Amino acid sequence: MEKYVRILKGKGLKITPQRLTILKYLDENRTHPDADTIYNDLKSTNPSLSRTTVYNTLDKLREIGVIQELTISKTENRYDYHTDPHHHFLCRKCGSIIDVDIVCKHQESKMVDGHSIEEIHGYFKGVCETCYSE
Amino acid sequence: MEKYVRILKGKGLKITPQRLTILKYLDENRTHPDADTIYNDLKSTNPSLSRTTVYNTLDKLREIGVIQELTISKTENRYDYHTDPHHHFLCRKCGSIIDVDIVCKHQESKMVDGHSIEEIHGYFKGVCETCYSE
DNA sequence: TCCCAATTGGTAATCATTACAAACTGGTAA
DNA sequence: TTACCAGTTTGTAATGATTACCAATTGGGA
Repeated sequence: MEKYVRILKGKGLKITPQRLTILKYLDENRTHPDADTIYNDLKSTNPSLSRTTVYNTLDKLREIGVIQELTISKTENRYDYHTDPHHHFLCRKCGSIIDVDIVCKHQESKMVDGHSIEEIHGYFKGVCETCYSE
Repeated sequence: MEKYVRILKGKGLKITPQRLTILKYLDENRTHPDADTIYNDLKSTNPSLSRTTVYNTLDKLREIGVIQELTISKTENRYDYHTDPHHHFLCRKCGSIIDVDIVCKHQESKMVDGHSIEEIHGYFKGVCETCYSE
C-alpha cells in the first residue's frame, strides 16, 4: 500500500482509501477493466463506494499518467495500469483485451507529420488464440 | 454514382438512394465523420433520411469492408472510407482526425502472439500542427 | 484542533447507439 | 408488366456508459 501512497503523494493528490483501493485493484488486475467492472468488483468489500468516485479516480489517475485509457472497445473505456509501452489485442468473441508485446519504431516518436504526439495506441482486433481453438 | 452502385452490387446489397448518398458522402468527405455529422449534413438535401438508416448503412458498409470504424475517439465512432492501410492522428484541441501516412511492419500481419488479426489500428493522440502553432 | 479546498456519494441529466415494429421498396420471378 | 417478399427505411422508445451537479464528508496543512 505504501507504494500507492507514494504515487499519489508524488503527484500532489490527496490520499484517500478509495483511491488506494482502486489503484491497488488496477495494479493487481491487469485485465484492462472498464469503470463498471471495477465498481462492481470493489463494491462488495467497499459498500459505500460510489460509481462517480470510480470515474473521478480513473480520470485523475489518467491525468497524472499512472494509468492509460484504452478506446479500443466500442462501448466502454478500458483502463490499463501501464508501465512500459505496449500494444493491445481485442478479441471480438470473448471481449478480452490482451497485451501484445511487439516493438514499433514509432513507439517513442514525439512528432509525426508535424503533429505533436502525446499518446500512441496500437490496437489489433480479431479472434484470440483461446477462442480460435474452440 | 455508377461506382457506388458497383460496390454495393458486388457485395449483394440492394441499391437504395440512401446507401448511395451516404457512400458518396463518405467518399467525398475524408474527415472521418461520426454518424450524427453524416446525418446532419445529409438531412438538408435528404429530409426524409432517418438517423437509424445512417447507423444501419454504416454498419453494412463496415461489414462488407468498404469503410472502417475508428474507435479513436472516446465518445463517438468515426468512419473512414479507406482504401489503403494507414494510421490516424486525433487532435485533442480541435478534435479532427488526420491521416498519418507511415508504414508499420505489423501492418500486414495476420497473426500476433497466436491471435488471429482482422483489423489493425494505429492511433496517435496529441495536438495537431495547426492547433500547435496557434 | 480547526478549517478549507479537495473529494466523495447519490441522483439526475446527457448523449451515442440499439431495439423494435410498422410501412415501404428494390429486384426477382412469373 | 405485375405481383410479391425479403430486405430496408423510418420514427420512436429503450439502453447504457458517462457526465453534471450539489450537498455532505474528509485529508492534511496551519
